[in-house]
Amino acid sequence: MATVDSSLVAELPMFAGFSGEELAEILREARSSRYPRNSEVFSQGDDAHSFFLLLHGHVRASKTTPTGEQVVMRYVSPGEIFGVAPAMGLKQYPATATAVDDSVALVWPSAAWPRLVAKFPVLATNTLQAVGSRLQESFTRVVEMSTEQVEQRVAHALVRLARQSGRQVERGTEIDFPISRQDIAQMTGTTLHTVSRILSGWEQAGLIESSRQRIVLCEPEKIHALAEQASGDDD
Amino acid sequence: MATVDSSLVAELPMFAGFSGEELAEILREARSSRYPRNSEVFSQGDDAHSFFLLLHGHVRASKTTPTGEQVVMRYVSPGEIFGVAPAMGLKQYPATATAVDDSVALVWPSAAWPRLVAKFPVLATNTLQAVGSRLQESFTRVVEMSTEQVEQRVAHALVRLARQSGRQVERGTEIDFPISRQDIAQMTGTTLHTVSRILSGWEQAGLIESSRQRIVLCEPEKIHALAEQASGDDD
DNA sequence: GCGGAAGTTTGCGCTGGCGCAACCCATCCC
DNA sequence: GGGATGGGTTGCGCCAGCGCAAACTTCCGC
Repeated sequence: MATVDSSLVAELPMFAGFSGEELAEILREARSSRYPRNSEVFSQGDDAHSFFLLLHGHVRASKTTPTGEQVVMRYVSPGEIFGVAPAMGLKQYPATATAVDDSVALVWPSAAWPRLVAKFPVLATNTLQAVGSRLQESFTRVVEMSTEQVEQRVAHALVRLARQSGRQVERGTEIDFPISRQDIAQMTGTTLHTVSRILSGWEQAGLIESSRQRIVLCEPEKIHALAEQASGDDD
Repeated sequence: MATVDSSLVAELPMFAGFSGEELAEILREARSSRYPRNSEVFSQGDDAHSFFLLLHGHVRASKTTPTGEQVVMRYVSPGEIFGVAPAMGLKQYPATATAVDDSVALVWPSAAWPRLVAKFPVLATNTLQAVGSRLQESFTRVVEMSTEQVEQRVAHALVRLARQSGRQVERGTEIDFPISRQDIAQMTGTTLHTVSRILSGWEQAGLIESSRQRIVLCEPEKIHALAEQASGDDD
């Protein structure tokens, strides 16, 4: 079934250094699967039966604490791998993956991983780089949570979302999938109330425009400035 | 040079699945180097010329923000690799590594990495697992910073340090390297003042015993209980 | 078109823990 | 032994942002 447009997939950093032939062999082991909006791809604690490559849509990875709070770890964009627990030697998924938009992903059974890596060692190297850059992102997040105030963190989150999944629209850059105040709160370690207040403020200042689960950055540079250092820089 | 006691090194998860012969070949490319207490192994932003395996001592990895604040990312224990930026495709070190104790490490030049991986692909797989588990730790930290109060985070940090580098002493479990209030503050996203207050409180309650850069956990279970859920659970 | 559910906004009071400042104590070095 | 340096402790005032509560809006299913 995975007669996927391998032309597109071939461009991904994940598959850098593979011939068309090799790529085809790898893709042959995958099937592609649809995930309607708000459906779960997998759930934290599930047996890690598969790993994924997102083709269309957006997937949110979030962790639930023992006390039931949710924390959003990242949003996956098309072209990225996710659910790579098997490659890292984990037996269960450490987070829950939810499609926030109608999504399509390539799905490999976990059992395929050792086989593929044995045959194509560079796959491990590429995955290592992907995981490495995710580690850097996570470190950045720890640093932000340790040293920045809430407003600054929210600014950082929006800048990142816009860069990763921004779409140019009439009035600026729109975040290309439905995202609630609650989601942003769970990305920045605050409450939806505080996020709402902050966004209201920015909207009044003309920095953004927002409605239900939708945010447009009208003045990306100003948001960026807010992210870079809290006080002192507004004109 | 590195006629290191390969018997010891051979036990490490990093080198799982290697024959003595192969291991020797890998070790032959490394030299071992001493780092006296408080010396820097490498500095954030430095050209990533080498990667390391810690043999003795303890190394602190920390990041400095543009505004000059420091955040401690992790403490490296003997047997762990660190400074693996080259393997993740980074040109510069993303953090500063400081020996907090007199330390000894194996040092490979970055140039050796592609060569070694080409010859021993399983090296990439093992590194992927090491980096993967570090990613999990980092995620855990983000979750903690998002959902827990300071006291709980400090408790978590101590529990982790004790597990990772605890040494049994007369009165309990001692953290096996010099660590200041400031360090703990930079691990948990708070100030040394608040850490000092918390530790004072615990000391009065008999949970710990501490002095200059030294902490002994006398009642590990109680600290653990504090870490797991803030209010309601003490016997 | 009419509920109802889900997301958002806003007001208000309270508090965890930060910032500042002063002081104490141990270690090290001359 | 005396000064200096680098931790550590503690008191006090303040405020960012949380928690709670209530109202509003948009969307959706029936």
